[in-house]
Amino acid sequence: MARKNDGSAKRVMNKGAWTEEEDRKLAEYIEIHGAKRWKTIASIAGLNRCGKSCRLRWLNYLRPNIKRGNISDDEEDLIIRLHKLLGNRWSLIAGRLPGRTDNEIKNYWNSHLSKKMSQKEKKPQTSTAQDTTTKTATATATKPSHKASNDCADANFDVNEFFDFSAEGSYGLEWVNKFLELDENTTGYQEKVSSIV
DNA sequence: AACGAAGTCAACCGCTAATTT
DNA sequence: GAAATTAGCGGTTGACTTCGT
Repeated sequence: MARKNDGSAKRVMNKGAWTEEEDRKLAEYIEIHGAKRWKTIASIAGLNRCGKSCRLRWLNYLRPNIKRGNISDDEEDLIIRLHKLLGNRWSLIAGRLPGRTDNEIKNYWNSHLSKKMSQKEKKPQTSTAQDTTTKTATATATKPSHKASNDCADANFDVNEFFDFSAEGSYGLEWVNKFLELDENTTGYQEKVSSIV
C-alpha cells in the first residue's frame, strides 16, 4: 500500500490489517531464521512493516499452538483469579494459559470480564475480603505497567519473587492450585505468602 | 430496511527494561 | 560506563460487526 522507496524520503511503513501474503512471508522467514531481531526480519523478509508490528503479529497469530477464541469456563475462572492477584499484568496471566496471548486476554477482560466483575460487585457480597483484593488489584492496574511490576497490591508483596516466573515450563499448575485453594479463603497476600513459603 | 449505539478485537503507540556495541 | 539498539509490556485507538429501535 503506502510506500515510498526513493531512498531519500522517509520510508512509509504499512499499517493496519495484515494480508495473507504478509503473514506467509513472516512465517516463512521465522521458520528458517528464528524469531529474533524483528527490525531485520521486517526488512529481509520483504515486509514493509516495523519490527514491532511483525513481533506482535507473530506472537498473537502466527506462532504455533495459538488458541483463538472459545475461552473456556475454566480459563475464564483462572483469568479472574489471576487478575485479582496480579492486576493488569496481562503477559504474566497469559503465561499461565497455554496458547493464549496477553492481547487476547486483555481484550477478553476489557470486553467481557470487567463488566461481569462490576456487575458482581453491585450485587450484595457476602465476602468483603474478596472485594478488597479486587479493588486493590484494579487500583494497581491503573499504574504504568513496569512500575507496577514490583508493587502489586499495597502489601509488601513481590509477585515475581513469589511465583518465580523465570521458571518457564512450570506450567504444572501446582502453584495455581495452591493459589486457588488459598483464594477460597482470601485474607490478604501476606498470609498467602507465609502459608505457602 | 435503515440507522445509530454498543460491543469486539486487531493493531498501533509510548514507554521502560534488557541487551549489545 | 555510556550510548544505541532491541525486546517487551500495558494502554489506547479505530475499523468492523452486532444489536436495538
